[in-house]
Amino acid sequence: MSKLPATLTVGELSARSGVAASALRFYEERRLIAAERTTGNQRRYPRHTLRRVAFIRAAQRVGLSLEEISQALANLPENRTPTKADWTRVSRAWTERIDRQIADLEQLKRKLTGCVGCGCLSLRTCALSNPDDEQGAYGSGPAWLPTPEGDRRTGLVAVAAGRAAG
Amino acid sequence: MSKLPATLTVGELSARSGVAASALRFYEERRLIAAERTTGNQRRYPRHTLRRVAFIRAAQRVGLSLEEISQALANLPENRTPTKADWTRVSRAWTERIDRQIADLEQLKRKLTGCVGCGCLSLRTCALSNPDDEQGAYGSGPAWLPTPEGDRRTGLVAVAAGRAAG
DNA sequence: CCTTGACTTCAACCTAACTTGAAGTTTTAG
DNA sequence: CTAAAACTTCAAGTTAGGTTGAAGTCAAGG
Repeated sequence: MSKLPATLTVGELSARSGVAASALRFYEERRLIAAERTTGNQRRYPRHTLRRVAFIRAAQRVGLSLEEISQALANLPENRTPTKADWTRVSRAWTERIDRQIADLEQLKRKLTGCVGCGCLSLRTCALSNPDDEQGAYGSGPAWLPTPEGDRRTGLVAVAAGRAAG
Repeated sequence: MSKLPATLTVGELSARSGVAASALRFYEERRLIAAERTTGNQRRYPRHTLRRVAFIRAAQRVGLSLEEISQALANLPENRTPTKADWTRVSRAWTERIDRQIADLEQLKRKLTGCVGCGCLSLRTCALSNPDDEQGAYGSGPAWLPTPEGDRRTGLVAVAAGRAAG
């Protein structure tokens, strides 16, 4: 007589994870999670999906895209619960990533202080207004973030604060 | 006999600032910069626009949205070159902002370490997968960044790394 | 004067990560 | 059995910060 149902409906998973049902469907579409179906075609999530969703949200907070999270999940064991070793490995990578972000911000701060000293803010000369020291010609594409972290060449990270004014 | 032309064409401004002409037009549309027009309707930017563009790019690196930059620019003197005092004031605000971002990242890191210790990653219980400790019900809207900085209530910042794979 | 390169506007597209809504189906409580 | 709540799919919209392209106009050199 298990009190825990073997599977969860979207609504239940949503309620327990704090993630909107629409987002869960979106994750499924992107193959980050999967569900069985009832005869009536409704989703039933195995319970370990809860942990998987937690992983996704945590990874997002560290700054990973869903694409990257997808790959990270692929590196974790498919069906068994991740061991402490698995988790340690992942967390080391995440910590490094966070450290890189912090380092970048601190560099930016130093530049900012420097620019106050020199009172500059002149283009090309000023370190602050120049992403890396090379200007222009990012290549094409949307370039929708001001500073490309791009490939992990230099590792300057762009920080975007969302939801301007409610 | 001034060697410096009084105004710049878009092409010139683009070349000297490293910002694409299309972006400059976009900034103009958003009223971050302005241009006079020739009789033939072509843009001619006053030279101080160079500095203004530098300011915009620098502010973006600090993580301000164009909306916020617009307000910051409104706080700066309209037509005179900003004094060192102006610049110091701005830079202090920016530094604080960067510091907040760093603090947030460090908190995230601590949580990450903590989660390794406890091996958890359980929803709601795990600090890492929960943005602030309150879950769900962000309100409506696109919510396209996982963690809302929202109004400056708590100040948790979402870091987004762009341009997944070139 | 004429060609070429630089410029103009405007609309449509791009990314990421979702949300919203319409129209219809399933489950479940009573 | 029925009504309501919960679910289904699918298309279209949202945000920010631009880019791309078409179709046409301006400016400068020869």
